[in-house]
This record gives sequence, structure tokens and C-alpha cells, in this order.
Amino acid sequence: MPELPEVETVRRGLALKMSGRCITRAELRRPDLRRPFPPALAARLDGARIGALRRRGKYILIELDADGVLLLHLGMSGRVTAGSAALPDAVHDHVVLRLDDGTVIRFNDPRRFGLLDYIKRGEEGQHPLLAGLGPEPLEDGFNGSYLAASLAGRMTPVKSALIDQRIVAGLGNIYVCEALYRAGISPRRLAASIGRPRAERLVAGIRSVLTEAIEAGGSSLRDYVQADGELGYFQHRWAVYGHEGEPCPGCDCGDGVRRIAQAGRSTFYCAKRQR
DNA sequence: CTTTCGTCCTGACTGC
DNA sequence: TGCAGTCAGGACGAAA
Repeated sequence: MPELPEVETVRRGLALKMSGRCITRAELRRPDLRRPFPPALAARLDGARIGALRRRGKYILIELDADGVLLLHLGMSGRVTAGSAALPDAVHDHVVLRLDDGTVIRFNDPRRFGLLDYIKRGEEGQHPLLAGLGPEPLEDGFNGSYLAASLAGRMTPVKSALIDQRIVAGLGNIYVCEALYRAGISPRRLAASIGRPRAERLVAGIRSVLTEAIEAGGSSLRDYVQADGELGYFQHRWAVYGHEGEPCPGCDCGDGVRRIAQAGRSTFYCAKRQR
């Protein structure tokens, strides 16, 4: 379930392998992922020189030559590997990029919720998938006053609001649960009732959980020279996510972590510490 | 306008 | 052992 920290770790790993290289051959092994690839995508990739890799929310932007950007979203089950040509293609390797130093980048996505698009340089701000995104949670524009104002008047649980990429970009189900736990705020609380002090705590919780996860990803990246060459995934111990019935860390409450459904998704929280 | 809900997809897991 | 059923969830588009 790649959310911002996993995407950031994939971006860093890909940058090490791709930046400055040329794509000698791009193979699109099916015509679409979540939606059809743009026309002539393979032709645009073939021979392109790769510049910097950036990230916006859960999207990776790969600069190509001077005039284009490859947009990549990992969806639910998207994974990227960087290996040699000797490794055989795996099932669900939908996109294969061969680089001029022999590196082979493979995008594997069993559920095909992922997405690739090509954007002309400078038109990123107008791209429909990027235009509506809220601020980056680790940048200055995301602070207590912004968040309080964004949640004000919203008659939806704060959990649902935080998953909305228009409010803040990059959070998914897991990190929202963990951030709400850190902030001591119930996921069931209406967004409209958050107010400034809780918003400040929420910003701090979001920032700390994302920062720690990115650091953990960085550690895993240092030994990513594994046989399979997979970039960006790492083990993490969550306080509440996936721990239904267990006591949360530093809490002796009887019933332990609760699991409820919100907007069709599982939410985990501690009813004693989160109000 | 806001909010909710169904849809896409397949691997992992559960229960009979 | 085998098979049906359920769950997981990001983002979009339709419906309320």
C-alpha cells in the first residue's frame, strides 16, 4: 500500500538508478493500467534522457529530456524493481524500461490500479491528476492554520477528510490512522470540530509519522542491492494499524485497539487515547 | 455545492 | 485438497 513515504523511497531508489541515463528501449506489455496509456508513450520514452525525479503526493514525476515528464502512480499494488537484463520478466511486469547501462526497470502491478501518463514540461500544474492536490504535508504550506481552515465546516469524519488528497497530498489509510493516534484524536470526530489546537497536534502527528517512515525507507534503501532489486518497501511496526484487539503502545486499556469501517475502509484506533 | 457509494483488479486468506 | 467467498484499498465518476 504505497503512501507518501513508500513513494518517496521508490523515488529515491529510482533516482539512483535512472537519473542521467538514457532509455534504450521501452516496452509496454499491455495497452493500459488503470486507464489507457497516452498515444505513442513508448515512442516518447524510447531514447529519452532521464533528468531529475520529483514527487508530488503519491505521484512520481520523471523528467525526460527537456520537454516531457513521465507521471507514475503505484496504485495499490504497484512495485518497481531495478535489475539486470538477466532477470526474467515476472507475471504482471506491465512496463519494462531498458537503460543504456544495462539496468532494467520493471513496473509490476497485479491489481493494475497504477497509472502512467506523459505530461509536457510546464503543464504539470494544469494536469487533471495534479491540479487539485492539496499541499505537501512536509512543506511549510501545511500547518495548523491551513489544516484548521480546510477542515472547518466539513461534516465528514476527520479520518475521511485526511484521506482526501485535495486537503493534503500523500496520506492513505495507514498513515492517517497512525497520525490520528499520535495526535490523540478519534477518527470518528467530525472534521468540523477539529479546531486550531487539535489541528496543530494533527500536523505534528502527520509530520512525525511520515518523517520516521521515510527514514526507515532510507535505511532499507541502503541495502536494496538485493537479489530481486525491489525499490521502496520496508517493514514497519505500526502502533494501531493492523493491530485490532491488541493493546496500543503504552496503553493498558482493556479492549485494546478497535477496528471500525469508515467509508468502506478499515480504521484502527484506541478509544482511550483518541477522543 | 458536499458527501457517499460503487467500481476497477487479483492475491492472500478464511471457512466449509 | 479444493473451492467459494471475503477482504484489501487509491482514485474516479455517478448518485444522492
